[in-house]
Amino acid sequence: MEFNDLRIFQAVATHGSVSKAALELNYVQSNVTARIKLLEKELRTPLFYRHKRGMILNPEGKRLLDHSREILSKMEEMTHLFEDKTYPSGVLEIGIVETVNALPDILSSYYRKYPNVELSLKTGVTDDLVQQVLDMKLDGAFVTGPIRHPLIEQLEVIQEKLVLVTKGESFRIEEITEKPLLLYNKGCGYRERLESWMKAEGIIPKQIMEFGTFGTIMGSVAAGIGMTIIPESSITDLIVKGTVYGHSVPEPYHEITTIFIWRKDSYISSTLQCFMDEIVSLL
DNA sequence: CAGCGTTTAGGGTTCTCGAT
DNA sequence: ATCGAGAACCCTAAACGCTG
Repeated sequence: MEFNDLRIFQAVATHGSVSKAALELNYVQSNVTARIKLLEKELRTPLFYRHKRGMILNPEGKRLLDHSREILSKMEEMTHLFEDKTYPSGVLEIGIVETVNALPDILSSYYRKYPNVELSLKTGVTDDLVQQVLDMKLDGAFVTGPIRHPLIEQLEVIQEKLVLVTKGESFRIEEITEKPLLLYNKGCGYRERLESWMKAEGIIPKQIMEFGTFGTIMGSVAAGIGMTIIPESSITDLIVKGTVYGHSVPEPYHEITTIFIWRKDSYISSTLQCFMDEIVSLL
């Protein structure tokens, strides 16, 4: 049984006539007869009372009509779901490094416009997120750029100033050899930037302590355990309160670019396209 | 004769499956 | 992955019977 058989059946049932159904569906009348005959054969029951001037549904036909209406309406609903590019729906899986301050604006604006989309956010470090985009486990990700990979497409989201964060108001670069550095796990863009800086200065840090979350890093810095490097905008509140202090990082290590990446050869759904449009509109 | 449904033969398209 | 042959399917045109 095919969807088309149900369409033909419904047309005959509605018109009470094979000829009128054929006219409506742009078929020749004999074809409609054949389709109905096959349907009856498949269901092993007649569906119509035949009379001189047309056809009328019998009880079995009425039961089939109820079901076919339901099936065809679901089919139509499903077709519209994919046709309607202006109202995306479904799940959008986005990766993000923890310190993207533009994210709440992007998310709230996107939620308002497309409430049917279920956004799934996964935090991580740049290297892991890039790999998950390449493995198609994520639709896209906010990471620290630039990323040089032939399969990665990228969109610059924001440039931020990196600061070295300590508990004390004063800072000497030598302190890095005296106190631990509190950093995200390997693969983090900020950490790589700091490591390049240290290498250029010829400084070997006393100790590197790895943490998984922004909260624990900042809590530990505030407790005086060590220092970290982070975009200035993500700790503005803490600096204002005097909980921690931010110290300038010299060029060319002082700026970090957050980018949105996606896999070049993957299909861009309307859901993802609208998300990227939202990012661009808020830049 | 007009209007209806049914049957049959045949053409075009699509599907399946094995070979390469 | 691609190609080709055969099978299966879908559709049409034409002829037919039935009824008012």
